[in-house]
Amino acid sequence: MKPEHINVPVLPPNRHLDGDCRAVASVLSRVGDKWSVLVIMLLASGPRRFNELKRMIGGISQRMLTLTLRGLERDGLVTRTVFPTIPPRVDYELTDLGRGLRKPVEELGKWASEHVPEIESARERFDGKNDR
Amino acid sequence: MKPEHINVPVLPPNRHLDGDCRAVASVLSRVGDKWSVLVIMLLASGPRRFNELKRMIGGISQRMLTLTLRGLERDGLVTRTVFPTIPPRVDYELTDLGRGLRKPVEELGKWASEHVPEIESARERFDGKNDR
DNA sequence: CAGGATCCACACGGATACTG
DNA sequence: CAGTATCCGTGTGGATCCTG
Repeated sequence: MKPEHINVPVLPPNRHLDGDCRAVASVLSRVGDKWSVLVIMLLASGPRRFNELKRMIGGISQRMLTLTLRGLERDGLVTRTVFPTIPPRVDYELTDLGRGLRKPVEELGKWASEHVPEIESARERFDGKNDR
Repeated sequence: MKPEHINVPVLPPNRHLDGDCRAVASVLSRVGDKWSVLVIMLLASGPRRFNELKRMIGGISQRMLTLTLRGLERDGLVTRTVFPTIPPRVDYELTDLGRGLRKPVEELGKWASEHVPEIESARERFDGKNDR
């Protein structure tokens, strides 16, 4: 019953690379999927309900939101709390582990937003040279 | 002729999220693919040749190495220098932009290697609960 | 040596319909 | 409301063969 979407690619054994590289790759493939970071950053401001997240993200299907949240929950980054009310209510919240991840992700985000222009112009130069 | 592998998912317009989130997502999907980080970290120690990288990584096909390097080159993170000798020789090297990315990636890597045990035990707990 | 070209499998992700 | 189930297209990545 393992969610389909959580398979962190297990790299083949390779003594040329130390374990750290694999750890990085593993975390990045969790965090680097299409939605996880957005969810993490949205949960940074406090617990959220399912449809609340769905509305905030806007472009996500409930299937993908479910899978993303399951993946994060499985990795211990997010908790899922069910209130047995009618209608049902489920809160998602970052764990301490998840909150710890926030900082390095934001670092990367800072770097990203500072360098998007450079990257985009690099892309245009590259594409201009290669399909014309 | 754009490489197939560089399509950063363009999220649908959404005024609930600021541009930073998208930038993060964009960079993460570049850096979060299966091989980019490993290549970046290997290039951190200096320029490398194609097959040298291939050997160091070990589990990668030349197809994927090519696509990964093209993607990084397209984004201006890596330079590709061809020496017109026989046999041919091509060096890949981080650009200043690429070297700048090294730091935040290593931050994330540090976080990763520090927390793999927690994550893995969280996974085991989760899987234990759900398929039994 | 450094790739380009092809073929193929499967994982990822979207849309829709249904449920407790 | 918060999901689950199903169907289905596409993207991602591996293997193999070929070339300047």
